Amino acid sequence: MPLFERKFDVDVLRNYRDVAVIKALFDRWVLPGEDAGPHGLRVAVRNGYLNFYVKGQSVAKLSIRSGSPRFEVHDKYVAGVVRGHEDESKYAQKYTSFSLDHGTAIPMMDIAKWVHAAETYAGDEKRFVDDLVAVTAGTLDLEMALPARPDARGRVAPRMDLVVAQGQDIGFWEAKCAVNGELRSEHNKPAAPHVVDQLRKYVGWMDHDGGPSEVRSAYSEAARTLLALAEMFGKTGPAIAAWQTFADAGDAASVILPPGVVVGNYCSPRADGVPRSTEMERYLAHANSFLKNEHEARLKRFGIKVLPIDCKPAASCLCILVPGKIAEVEPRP
DNA sequence: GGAAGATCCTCCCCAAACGG
DNA sequence: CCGTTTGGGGAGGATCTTCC
Repeated sequence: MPLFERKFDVDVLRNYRDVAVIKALFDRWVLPGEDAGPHGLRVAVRNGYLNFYVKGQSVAKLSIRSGSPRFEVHDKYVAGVVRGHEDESKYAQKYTSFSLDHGTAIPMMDIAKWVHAAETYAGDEKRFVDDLVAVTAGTLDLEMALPARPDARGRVAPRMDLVVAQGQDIGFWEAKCAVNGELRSEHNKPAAPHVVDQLRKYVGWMDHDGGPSEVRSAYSEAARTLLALAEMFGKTGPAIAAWQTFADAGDAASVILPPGVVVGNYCSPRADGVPRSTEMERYLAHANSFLKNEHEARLKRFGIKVLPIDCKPAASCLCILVPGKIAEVEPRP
């Protein structure tokens, strides 16, 4: 059995496509390549379940258990507790399950309440990722987590923010906000910025026999699943062609490494509409010092593609990644 | 013994404190 | 002002427990 898989039982879900809560959830689904607005959802295929995100924040997981759909939702969202509410900590790390068993009453589920509550917990980086998805029709996955290899110590799940079909191939992007210190380290010291180590873990995981081919076939299956779901719920848009091109490529697809780093030099608005001018000034200052203090130059010297984004993109902005290597030792000018 | 549930652990993001 | 450190919580795979 492969370590890394992407799959979901679409055929069982088909029997429930007209159930109100299922419809309500998928009504909010907005395919990559289109703006999701304040409360539109993205769908990611995981290993046996789907995850729904609003602005990159997980709203609900949908799995098939004993032949029926089952939701798992954070208690905060079920209760409609928004960020900053005094009861917030009471709900930490707690989840509720809802089953749509045959013959039993459909439990009370207020999807709008879940989504509105979850939106308030989305951080700036997750919002930035959703802005990228809105202009990247080939998006295959968000928050991709790699399973531990059997020989690895500890329970590890390193993550990459975006998985993108670029034509026939798969590219990976790590998104970071300009204010994130992981993009930086003092340029006259040997220690590389943390993000370099993060990318190295990814490349290291892939650098095993079967790694890239497992990832390729997992995402072929994810693309087929997304296409089937899109058809089932009547979704159209540029993602369909992008997914189809990738799915049709099959074994011809390549896994492109290393991942690129996309830097958000702005902060995306929240649904509450509160202006974020003080944060924006902070972002601007960091964007400037990122260049002035050679942090960008350092990442490039390591062989990493760095793509700064200065404001919410209106059109496709992620470039085609090409194969490369991360330098073991930073080449100094 | 296998599947489902519950809990654990690590990675990652974020904000605030800290120190040069 | 700039970069590092620290601690909390979400996400999700890993692992242990329960149950049939």
